[in-house]
Amino acid sequence: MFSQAALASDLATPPLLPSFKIGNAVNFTGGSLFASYSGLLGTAFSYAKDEEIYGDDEPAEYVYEVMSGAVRTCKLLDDGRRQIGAFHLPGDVFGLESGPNHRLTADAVIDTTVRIVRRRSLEAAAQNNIQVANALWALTARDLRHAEDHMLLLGRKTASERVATFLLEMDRRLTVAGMIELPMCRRDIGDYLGLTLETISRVLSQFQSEGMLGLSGARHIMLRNRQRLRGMNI
Amino acid sequence: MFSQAALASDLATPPLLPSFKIGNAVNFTGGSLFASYSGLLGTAFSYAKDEEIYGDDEPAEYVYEVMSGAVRTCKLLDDGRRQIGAFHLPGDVFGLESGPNHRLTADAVIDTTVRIVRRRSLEAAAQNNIQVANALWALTARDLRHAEDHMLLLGRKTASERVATFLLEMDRRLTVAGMIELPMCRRDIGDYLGLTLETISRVLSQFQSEGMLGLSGARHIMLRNRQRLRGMNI
DNA sequence: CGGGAGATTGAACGGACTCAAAGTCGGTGG
DNA sequence: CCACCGACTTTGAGTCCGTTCAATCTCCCG
Repeated sequence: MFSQAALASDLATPPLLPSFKIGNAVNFTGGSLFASYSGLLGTAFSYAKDEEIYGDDEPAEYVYEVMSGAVRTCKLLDDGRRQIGAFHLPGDVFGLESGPNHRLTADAVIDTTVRIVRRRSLEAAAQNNIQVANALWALTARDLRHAEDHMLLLGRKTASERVATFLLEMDRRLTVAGMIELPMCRRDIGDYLGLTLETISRVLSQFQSEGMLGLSGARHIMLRNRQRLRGMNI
Repeated sequence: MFSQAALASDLATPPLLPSFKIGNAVNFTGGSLFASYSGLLGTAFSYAKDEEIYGDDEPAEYVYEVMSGAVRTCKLLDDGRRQIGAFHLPGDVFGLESGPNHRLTADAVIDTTVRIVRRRSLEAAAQNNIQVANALWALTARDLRHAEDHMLLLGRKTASERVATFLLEMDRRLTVAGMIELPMCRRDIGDYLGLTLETISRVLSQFQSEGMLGLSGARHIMLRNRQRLRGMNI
């Protein structure tokens, strides 16, 4: 990561992001997925809001675990259309590939700190320890399950159903004190759900007017009727 | 598979499929993915058109390789909406899970023969041979890559782009003598692409009128302008 | 041949999009 | 501490792509 990020900002002058401090590397020794699976410790690393962590088709040299913040992994069409495949929140591992290259772009939704481990180190550990190998497989299988659920959403659910599913997912994954604090904007939600930002806004307003949720600011949501949301979630 | 299928048809009387001969088990010794990875031989097994191979949430006891025919794996909503996640064609492995249960329903698109291997056997082989473990991981990773591409299609592509992508995928996977011979009907294609069967038919007719392909019968397609299709594929 | 499932085509509808304007909020600097 | 700025959000109006509903057609298979 160090070498790649440095290379990118020093030589290649990334077109989208003018110049960012490439954080802040610190050895980190807390208990993580990585550590518990493989005995490996990661190095902490920080990215500013909207900074790219890795690009589509780049060699997959590192595996990442979100410590704080949020990451989106997405595919882009050259006319600007974007599909976000997943949001990665604190505790989530992302960027793990079985093949040589990344298949999606990853970037920080807000200021984010990750812990990185060399993919080679993980694979070396897997050679000697079948449990590590199983853990890597399980991580990929988990992503696949999410993708399968998301294909159903994108292919067959209505706008209201998509937003209901999204709210319940976020409720499960990042509720603190009964409140969802969204790290992402309406456009991100739209690109995740295959809708426009205006549609997201309209559906949330409708849900609020029907008493299904409370909005305080655009990013703070309190669910008031999970049962009805689950009914729309199908 | 034997016990489950027998159980299903003898005791539980599956509601959708009145009564099918549960084929025709034969030891098969040809070279397969299974054999080359693990030294295991599979048992051949046949399913009639539209017969269910396994159901959503069932224990994942077997792994399957298509020998002939075609299989669809899909998710269903209780009001009948369906999203097909993938078509599995001769040579493809499907039904491999890392967790305990299947996450999709699998059924035969047309009369189909598969080779099955106990999942326990594969996992036992993986315990002793890291290459088998890697092969299992690679199979799941391959499915994930397909799902990621398909999310982009379902979330962000137009009807014409979806059909173009589908045609190029089928061209790559099942063209014989320059001709695509589709095993699936228009409804299956629609449920794969997140569209209606009418839209599929309209787009194919439009492509034909523009000279991009030739149709002989609904199931035989000859691509006449792959370059333009690739342009729509993005 | 004839029956019937599957495919095509047409017409009208509607849900989500596009374009546009106004409103809100959080962050920054005076 | 408050005012302001700009990014983000909300809301409205009109449009359009894909759906729905319906009728006809094709072709595969007996």
